[in-house]
Amino acid sequence: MDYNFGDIEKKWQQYWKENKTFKAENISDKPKYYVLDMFPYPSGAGLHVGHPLGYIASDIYSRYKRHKGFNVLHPMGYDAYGLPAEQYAIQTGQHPAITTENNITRYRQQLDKLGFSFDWDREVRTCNADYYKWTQWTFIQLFNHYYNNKTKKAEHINQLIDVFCKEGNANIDVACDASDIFTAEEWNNYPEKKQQELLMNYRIAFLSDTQVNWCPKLGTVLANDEVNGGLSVRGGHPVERKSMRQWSLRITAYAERLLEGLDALNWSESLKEIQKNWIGKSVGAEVSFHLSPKGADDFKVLSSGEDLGEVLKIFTTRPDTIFGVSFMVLCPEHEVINTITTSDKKEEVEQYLTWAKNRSERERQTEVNKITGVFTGAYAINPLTNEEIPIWISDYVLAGYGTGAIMAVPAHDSRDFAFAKHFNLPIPQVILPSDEEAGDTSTWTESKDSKEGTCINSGIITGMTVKEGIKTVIDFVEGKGIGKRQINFRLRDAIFSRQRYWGEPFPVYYKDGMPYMLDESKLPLELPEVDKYLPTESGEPPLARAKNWITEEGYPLETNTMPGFAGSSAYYLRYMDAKNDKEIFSKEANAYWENVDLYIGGAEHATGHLIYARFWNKFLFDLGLCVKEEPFQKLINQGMIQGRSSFVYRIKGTNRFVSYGMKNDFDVQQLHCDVNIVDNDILDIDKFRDWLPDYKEAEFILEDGVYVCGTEVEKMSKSLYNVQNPDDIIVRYGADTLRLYEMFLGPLEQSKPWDTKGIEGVFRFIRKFWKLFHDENNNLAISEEAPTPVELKILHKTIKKITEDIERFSFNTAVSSFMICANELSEVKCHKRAILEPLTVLIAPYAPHLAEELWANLGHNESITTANYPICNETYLVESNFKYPVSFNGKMRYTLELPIDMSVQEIEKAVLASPDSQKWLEGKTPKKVIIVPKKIVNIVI
RNA sequence: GCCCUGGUGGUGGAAUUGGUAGACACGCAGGACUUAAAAUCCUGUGACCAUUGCGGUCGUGCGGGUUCAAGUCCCGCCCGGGGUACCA
Repeated sequence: MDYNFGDIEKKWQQYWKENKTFKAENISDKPKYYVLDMFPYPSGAGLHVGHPLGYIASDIYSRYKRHKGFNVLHPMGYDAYGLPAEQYAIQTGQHPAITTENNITRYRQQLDKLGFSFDWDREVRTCNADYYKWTQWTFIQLFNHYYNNKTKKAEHINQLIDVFCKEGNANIDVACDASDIFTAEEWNNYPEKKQQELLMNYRIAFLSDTQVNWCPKLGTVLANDEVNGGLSVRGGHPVERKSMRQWSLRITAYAERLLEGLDALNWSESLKEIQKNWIGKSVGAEVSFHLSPKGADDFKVLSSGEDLGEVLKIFTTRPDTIFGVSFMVLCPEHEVINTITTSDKKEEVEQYLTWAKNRSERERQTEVNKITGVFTGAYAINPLTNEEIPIWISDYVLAGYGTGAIMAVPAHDSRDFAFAKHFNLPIPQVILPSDEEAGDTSTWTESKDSKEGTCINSGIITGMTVKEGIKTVIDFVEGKGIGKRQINFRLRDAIFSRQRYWGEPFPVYYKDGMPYMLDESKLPLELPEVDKYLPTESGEPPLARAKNWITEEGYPLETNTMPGFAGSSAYYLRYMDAKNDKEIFSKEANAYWENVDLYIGGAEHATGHLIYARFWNKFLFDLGLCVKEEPFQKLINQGMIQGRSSFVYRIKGTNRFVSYGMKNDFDVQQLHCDVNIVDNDILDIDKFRDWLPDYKEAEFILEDGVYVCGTEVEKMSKSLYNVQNPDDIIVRYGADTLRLYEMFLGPLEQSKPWDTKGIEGVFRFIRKFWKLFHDENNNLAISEEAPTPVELKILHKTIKKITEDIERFSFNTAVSSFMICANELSEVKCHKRAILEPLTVLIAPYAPHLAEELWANLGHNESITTANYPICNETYLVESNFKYPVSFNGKMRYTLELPIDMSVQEIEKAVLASPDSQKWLEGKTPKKVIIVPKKIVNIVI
């Protein structure tokens, strides 16, 4: 073999390892550049060809930046806690630490074979105590801080306690759960337990009874981003709502900053959009509706004169539609229901509540069209019309958002409309779009969600625009003290407890039922051994099985563990100073590396990791620990590499398989077939017979002497037999070819099916490149001759193009440009050092092993990594002529080569004088001649 | 439903600011070398018409528009991919 990639790649991987070629120093005169790949979870299946796509891109960019004189931080590590290892432990009894270790070893081998330039000295693993010590430490800080809305940052809880001691909580503006007002005197007289309970309403990490997503199958609680459509994202198991005492993080305190911060980030619009929607800011008003005595035979609240429940608060984004309110709706969980329901409706309401409660979350979400509800018998008074409106209950109103109660405006809200239609409630129109006339709403088939228009039938705001109406109504209710401007977010606080074994233990113990933090000196609190990885018989999490799971003083330790995002929310900061055992990272290291300049990973983390990490970073920023408020300045989402499945067609009830082209002539069953025994859609019949015992005796009906398989693009997955793993490709073509090919497939951000069809072309190119340095007998043959202008032009044109392409992350076109360059140099038979040496540096980020080998062969003793990136000299690119495309009425007809410095007048003369033009003009005089120098000529006839 | 994306040859894709559509690669066809094959090299390859040569017509999901000029900009649709879903 002319180009022996096997030996070459092994040799240089060894060299990089021994020489720590890619070690990044924390002290440097060079400018820094931080390139990060999203934290991988080391799964048992190892890497498939889809995983390295982003790693290759980030590696190319890292190597490029090193050539450009940057001190590059390019680390790698493992998000090692996770469900699969624990599920495996439950099934087999093998400790998840062993499974994880094995998986990591396999991952590392695969990564090494790809020739990545990681600084492995900085590797972190979330399950290592020296790493999770700092996860626990951060949790303690989260517990010890609250969020001050006035200063817009996290502050130490002691500052809040000071305020409570001096003036109580009447005048504070802080992020908290609803809590009663108390005076300084009351506070000072509360017993410690009561004080701790109250403080829990303010801490950023807090314990509370919340409605959680409980997944019985996984035996744990899940965060909102881990649930989709009522099913767990991992495993697809049903999830139900349940009230449980859990740790949460008050991420909602940061909602506004998480939203605002997006603007300055260099992320794709779609990703920002996903985060914006997830945060879900709504601006509107909270308005109080008084209850009416109407219909209340034994109306408790009013008859007893109690204050409680006398008003119902609603949240609306459209206060201008308040004159169109014809009823109110409460969520089934609303606390006032018992109080207001009239005796004649009691039974009906209770029936409904029982039904709603037993309805699964999945049913509720999938049966959106099913309209259900019940009338309470009670009425409220519209504060602007003084009309009495019925109060209903329905589960289309959610307990977790706003106040759990709405004013229904059926004419202008689709859900209210459907509800009103179903229960035959009035539908008054109050907004009129500018080009319409008021209609009879009883003939409407859907609501008009008029976001613009004029208010009609609307008392004091009749005739106003929507915008004016909103402002006027808010001012009115604020003036009367029955409402206020209000902003709501869809974002929920992040539930932080998991009833699992394989996660970070909380640094928490309980005294008198109240949680306390361990002293920092006691960290890390190491994960204990357990006899089984299952919950206890009484339903407690696995850690409750651990012996002596108590503090030195004998207090019980927390038995929940932290969720996956705990360990991955600050790993990028830890890389800056991964071995520091005194602090999470040093101020100096953080001041130098600041934040991630380029982050590459999948878009599936948009509502999980990427929000949590931003929140976590902002918190550490508030504490003055890190210098940048945002963790990831630029982010690229690499597209997914899908699998391309192969199919065989078995004639039903037989063991005969019919080729793709004839399958319609038989009654066949389509079966997945391992893509690794199919080449160019042609099945290797012998391998197929050996593949599964069932197929040992298989017979085939061929077309043109071969068995052709059908194909389909699907997710790459073991169960679909379409997984391509990088190791096989590397054995066959080498890592450099794989690297180039993955880039050549298409734009980084685009999803595409994996198909090895084109890999031969890339392999040919690499060998062609190699041959530029060698003669027919594979001996090194470098000429020291001076390059010709043609050769210089090829080189500098390529330098320019490759540099432009890499700067805009267009790796696929860069590979094409290398191919063009190699083709052109082969054509002129160029073997000159002056051309090939810069070219080797240029290709080094893409095909590093090849480049190192050629670089050494060119006589260099140091790694090519230290070489400067070549710079384009434009003087070699100057042309004397330009070949003008000449168009007639916009249609290109012929080209004409003219001197580049020719004036517009001269060009026109030359073009019109050309015989080709005479032919197209057919004797007519052109109406107009458009000439864009060095671009185009267009003649309008 | 709403939001974000994308739609270009047989295939992956290129065209960066409105200026020669289809670079580069695969595949396919033909040829050279070879006893043969592999490898390598050369030629052709959007469709249709014409073919003796010159050529011509159409063509970037569909229908309109702006412009000397539109894959690119504007308006209205269709289809695929992703996100989200009673968020008031």
